[in-house]
Amino acid sequence: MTNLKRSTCPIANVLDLVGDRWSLLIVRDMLLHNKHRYGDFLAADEGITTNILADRLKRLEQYGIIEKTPYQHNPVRHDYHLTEKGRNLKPMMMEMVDWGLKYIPGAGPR
Amino acid sequence: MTNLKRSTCPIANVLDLVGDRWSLLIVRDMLLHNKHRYGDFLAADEGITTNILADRLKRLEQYGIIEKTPYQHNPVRHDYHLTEKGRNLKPMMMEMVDWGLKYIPGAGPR
DNA sequence: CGGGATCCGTCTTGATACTG
DNA sequence: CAGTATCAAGACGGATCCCG
Repeated sequence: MTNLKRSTCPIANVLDLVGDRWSLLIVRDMLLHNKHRYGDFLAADEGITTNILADRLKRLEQYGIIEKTPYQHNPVRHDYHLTEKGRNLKPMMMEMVDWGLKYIPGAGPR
Repeated sequence: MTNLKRSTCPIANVLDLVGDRWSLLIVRDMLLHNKHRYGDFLAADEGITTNILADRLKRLEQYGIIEKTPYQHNPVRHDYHLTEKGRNLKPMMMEMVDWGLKYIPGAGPR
């Protein structure tokens, strides 16, 4: 995954930020499943591994899609929350849900 | 990119099909730019390479998102078109455009 | 000549072990 | 339990080759 802008096309730009197999699943967990902690994301059905999760959280934060706030010190622990930018991914994700439910056999709630 | 279903979550399922940096750009070219031939896709701004393009066309066809029809024989040449399944990705892609235009500086038409 | 396959170096992914 | 280090396996990207 690159950080460079490939073009000025907004679709390409969006794919540069979240066009991988994991980022939007983390957003989904925060947006639809009220999950906000590292262990919550690790426990999702898809089984993301720790190195990928840590990397994606870092990237999403850099992109301004999520932000972290400490809820405990020594050792420090964070809650991860969507920013407004992140929350506004919801319409796009709901269209993904609609399309998936309609066209992918076996896709379904929970 | 894997072919396996990671879960029954429709968002994860969609990402399994088109959650990479190139597939949706090919769909975009067909859907919004009236491009239907191999060379058209190669000429897009983002500069996809031939091996990736050939692979993605194959996958999108397997997934029933596009289909190819010959427009010439000896040597055989194809037009690539979206199926109904592929065309119905439009609402999702329009949401991507809206979000990209709103939140990614420098994103813009053409 | 244009579609697309192949080869190869590099970067990314994903599993697992490890650290605080 | 959150996050890092390590390393093998695979995907990517570039160049070139092949075939009609």
